[in-house]
Amino acid sequence: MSERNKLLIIDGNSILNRAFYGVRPMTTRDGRPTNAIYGFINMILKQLEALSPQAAGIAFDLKEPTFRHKKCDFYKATRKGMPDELAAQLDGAKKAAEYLGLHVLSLSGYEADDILGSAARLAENDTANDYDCYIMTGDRDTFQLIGKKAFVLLCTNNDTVLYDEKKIAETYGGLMPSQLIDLKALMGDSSDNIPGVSGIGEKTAVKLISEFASLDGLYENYQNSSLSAGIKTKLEKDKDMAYTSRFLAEICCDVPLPLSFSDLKYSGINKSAFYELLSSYELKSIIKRLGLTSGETGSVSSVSLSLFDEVSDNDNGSGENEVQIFTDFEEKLSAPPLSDTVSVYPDIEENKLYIDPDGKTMYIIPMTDENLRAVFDNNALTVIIYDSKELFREILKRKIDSSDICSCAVFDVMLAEYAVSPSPKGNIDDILSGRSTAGFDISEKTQKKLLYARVLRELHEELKTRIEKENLEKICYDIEFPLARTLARMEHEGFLLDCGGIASYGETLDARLHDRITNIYKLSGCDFNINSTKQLGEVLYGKLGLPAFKKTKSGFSTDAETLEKLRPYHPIINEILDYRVVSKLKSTYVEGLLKVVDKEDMRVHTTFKQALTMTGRLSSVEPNLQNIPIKQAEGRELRKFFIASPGNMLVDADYSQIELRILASLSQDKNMCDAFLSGADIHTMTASQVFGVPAGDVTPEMRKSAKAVNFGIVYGISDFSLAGDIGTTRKVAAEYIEKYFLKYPQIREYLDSQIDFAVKNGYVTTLFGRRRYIPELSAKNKVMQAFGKRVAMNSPIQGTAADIIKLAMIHTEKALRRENLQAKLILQIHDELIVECPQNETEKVCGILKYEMENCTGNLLRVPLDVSLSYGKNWYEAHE
DNA sequence: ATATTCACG
DNA sequence: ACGTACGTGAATATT
Repeated sequence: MSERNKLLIIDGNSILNRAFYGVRPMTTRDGRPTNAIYGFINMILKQLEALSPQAAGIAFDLKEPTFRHKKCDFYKATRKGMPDELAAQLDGAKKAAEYLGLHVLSLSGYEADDILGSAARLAENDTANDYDCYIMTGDRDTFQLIGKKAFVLLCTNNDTVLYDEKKIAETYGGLMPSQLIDLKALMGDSSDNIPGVSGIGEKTAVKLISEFASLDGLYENYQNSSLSAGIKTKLEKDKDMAYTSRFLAEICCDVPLPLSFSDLKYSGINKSAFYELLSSYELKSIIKRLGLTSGETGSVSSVSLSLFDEVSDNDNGSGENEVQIFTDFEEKLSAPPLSDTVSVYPDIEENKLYIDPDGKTMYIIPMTDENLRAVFDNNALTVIIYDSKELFREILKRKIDSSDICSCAVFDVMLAEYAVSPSPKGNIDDILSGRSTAGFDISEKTQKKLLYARVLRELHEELKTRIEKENLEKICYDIEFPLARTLARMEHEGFLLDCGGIASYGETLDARLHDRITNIYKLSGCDFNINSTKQLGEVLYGKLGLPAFKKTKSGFSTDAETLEKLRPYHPIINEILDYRVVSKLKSTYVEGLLKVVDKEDMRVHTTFKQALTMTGRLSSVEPNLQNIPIKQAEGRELRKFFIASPGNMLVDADYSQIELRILASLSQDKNMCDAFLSGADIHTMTASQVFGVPAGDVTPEMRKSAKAVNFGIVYGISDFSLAGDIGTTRKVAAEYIEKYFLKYPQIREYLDSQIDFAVKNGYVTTLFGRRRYIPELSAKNKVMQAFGKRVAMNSPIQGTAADIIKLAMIHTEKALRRENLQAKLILQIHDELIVECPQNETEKVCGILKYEMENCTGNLLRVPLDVSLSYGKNWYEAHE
């Protein structure tokens, strides 16, 4: 078996740029910056080691204009020159590349990309030498060069991903690499200032190119196609620009440069020269890593061995036996004996289950429906797993069992880790990286996964004892573990969207957006990017000379609150504020949602992050369904497109003032508890207490202020912020707070007690024992300390509310099944649950939601919980 | 990658 | 004297 020949060709400027922004600043003792060179060398060494190429080159851009600039004056016109610290490292990087053994290439009138393209073309054509070309770069422009024998190694800061034709098809909706040129012709590229067709983004562009195959195909046929009138108009208007953009986007693959496989032959590092260079930049760690010394001459043709020198310090040889054990397993792939506790690492990509049944042996079995059932539908078994929700979703997708997901007990290591120390979890490698992996060669994929299963087993033991010791049983066993099943079902179910409705709503937004843009350009007297806060600031505070009230780190603030103050000064402000509202709706919601609907069922399937927030709340991503607009009438319209499927109904259940009720209960404040027990309106009651008037005499303004105070208390109030919130002076705000605490004295005592507890113990807890550690309290910085105090006051409240609704979700789902209803829980928004059900189940579902949500805490609280219900055919109607 | 802005509870 | 509510995610521009 002979390995194929390889040519490594590197995009020098791109890699250097990545290195510069990715590596923290470093300098030599006399102050010369070296971070980019350092990162640059490390990245290249890594690829040289991984590939062992027979030929290698590196291409750099020159400063002179290229044939693209000559044809188009706006090409890369918005590009800034490189920062001085980077420019100062350019020559050093080129030298380093040379001494690394790379052939350094540049050509006047062409860009580095064109040289890469020509090298790739060479690989495709040079049948005599028959080699593969690997393009190493940090940007995606070169994807168009990918072919049967040309690949892209895309380097981001942490890792490198190989792109071939298959990967491109997966990433770009089935397109071939060469079609990416036409794609860019339509969608443009802001970083190169390639305009494309205005109003067409990636989504539409992919659709058009896959439908019409090419830009030419599109322009020949679009008039008679079924495309919307809006898109046709846009295409017609910018036809010339589309073709100009295509010209700019296409990489030239036949530069006039003598390139051949033998010319680029790689013959290793020039040791002595490289040593001198590294010394002059004081990059000792690289010298050490390569084992270079001052006296050496000649070259190293392979860097693979020496690269592991640093790691080998940790390897005291003790791990070798275990590595051998692992390699044995792959051979005996029978079904494992299922003892009472097994740890499992499911690899959904490869369709395999890695199982450790006893801490001694390990098995890899195919993830068939049968095997899944054998392991997970086994009520005698406890399964240790990391991120059980993902596996539950996979089982639901396969429709293995319609009634229940599985009968085994589950110990989810991710959730247990989160309960024990609530900082973001989700990547199993993070857990592994903290473990003793010395001696394991985890670069082998299979061994790594076997190691996961083994480590999960060990972690289970540790976590079990910590859970007991820290009283986290309720959080883990009663809340988080069972909740993972419920969340998996909710994600699987999804929320039905009226995509046509959203799209036409988007078009009305487009028209309005166009109007605003025209007016803004007219009123300011110039065209600029309104989305750029920097450019907007220059126009408002520079050109138009408006008063600047607020600063940000890097300039003057242009947020809505600031602009609001500027409204009387200039008519442009109105337009900008409206532009902001509309463009937010268009890009985040209209385009954002359409981007993620599942074309199979027209539903959006969010992913709930169950191990992320510091307080115990869930978060929702791709899409985030927890921030769909409601406060403003215009945005609220969007909720009309979140619909029940035909014959179904949406039922929406909200806790009213759950956080204040929790505060009342935890503090046992007599007055506030009485208020809730009597069923009165809490904000009116507070207003009456704070302003000293009978409840009947409370004005709407008084109630509004009282409401703000109530909210503020929950957040760990300050007079300054309260004043800002309700628009009064700091002094008046301070008086409100003072009066508030006079009327609700136990609340002050309670909040203070939480701070004391946190200072003493380093953490606070919720009603159910969930912890949040607060290291900020021991910080020297006073601002940090103040933040820590607010966290100590807020987290038990927000966290208890999170615990309660989680419990309610588990109970609600159980009740819906018990009653044999088809109703499905589909969404949670912190204090709100949404169920979709057949219309005839509506009444029963309302009853279940109200009962389970109000009673899930048993007698743990001193005040009642109150849930308000409503229902409708869409979310707008269902949320009164 | 970080900053700014703005959507939600 | 100083900076200010708690908890999130997405889009966009800039470094």
